[in-house]
Amino acid sequence: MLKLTKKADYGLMALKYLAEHPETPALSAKDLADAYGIPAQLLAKILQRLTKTGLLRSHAGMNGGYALARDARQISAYEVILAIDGPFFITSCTRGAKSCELTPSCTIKEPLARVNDTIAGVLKSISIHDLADREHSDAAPGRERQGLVTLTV
Amino acid sequence: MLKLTKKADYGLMALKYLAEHPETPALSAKDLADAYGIPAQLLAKILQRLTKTGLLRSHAGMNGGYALARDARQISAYEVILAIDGPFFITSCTRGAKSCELTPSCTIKEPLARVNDTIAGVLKSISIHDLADREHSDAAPGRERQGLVTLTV
DNA sequence: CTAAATAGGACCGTTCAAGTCGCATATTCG
DNA sequence: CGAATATGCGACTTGAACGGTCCTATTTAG
Repeated sequence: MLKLTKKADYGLMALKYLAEHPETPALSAKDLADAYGIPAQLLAKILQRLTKTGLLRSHAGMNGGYALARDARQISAYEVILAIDGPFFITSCTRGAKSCELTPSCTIKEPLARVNDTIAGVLKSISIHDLADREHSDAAPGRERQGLVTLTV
Repeated sequence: MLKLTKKADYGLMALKYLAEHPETPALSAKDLADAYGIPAQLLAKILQRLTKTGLLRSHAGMNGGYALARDARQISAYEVILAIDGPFFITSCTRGAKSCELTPSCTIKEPLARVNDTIAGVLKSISIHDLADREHSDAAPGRERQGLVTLTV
């Protein structure tokens, strides 16, 4: 079905929320979970993962919690998804594996690998800041609503 | 993980194979399955589905089998995937559903819906013919290897 | 010390992809 | 006609992965 896992969704939502509240020093997993009605324990583990991969900074103890490790503009949706779901490939037989188990057969992979790269490219070019920024979601008032990205496949 | 199902892969492979053998009036599910080492019964059901959605023409009985219902150039990867896997959406909370169960919360969906549209756009612009045609896979000899698509997100 | 956090392992239930089996129907050929 | 070859279709099994919970250990502010 070509969809993101809920965990990745949750992770993106949490980072977006953090990006929208830069004033607070740190938000706990519970705070973030409550903000979106997400199971707290589940989100906690997601946040822990994001911390291990260096996208978040954590602080234990009272008044602890999580904060973005970098500027929201410097964190791409790609990184988040990768950290949570692991590497994704659109085709079963990836370009990584020398070749398909289905011997030379799968000549389909090359064209689809390009699609894969495209998707990755799009996700890499979208930052957490873009998610938080309303300018992109709703049509921008003054300036022309231009695309975030333009790419060639 | 954002990946295609094997069924969709199989379907694409089968269509590609058919596109590469336009001389034969029809190829049976078994023929196609053997060509790629795919479980025949499984491929059969996939082909049946593609037939129901009008991408293939089928013919029962001896010397029967499947053939492309249209020119390979007129069948997009998108149609194939849609027929096999059903509509896909990158986010759990799609734009289709009025709104997230997670109430207004999921403001993430709009930007990601755009990513979703991008992917759909790429897949729509890739035809079975493109998959079969080596020109696209390996760098084209004479002409510049240009992209299949250019789009803006 | 205690309450609020993170950190992380073990575990479980449900769903879904992948594949199999069996049977009905159509069609060609000897 | 009748056998062989196909499609068409539904039911079933199995295995993995996702989503989620629980429990425990550790850190840390007040």
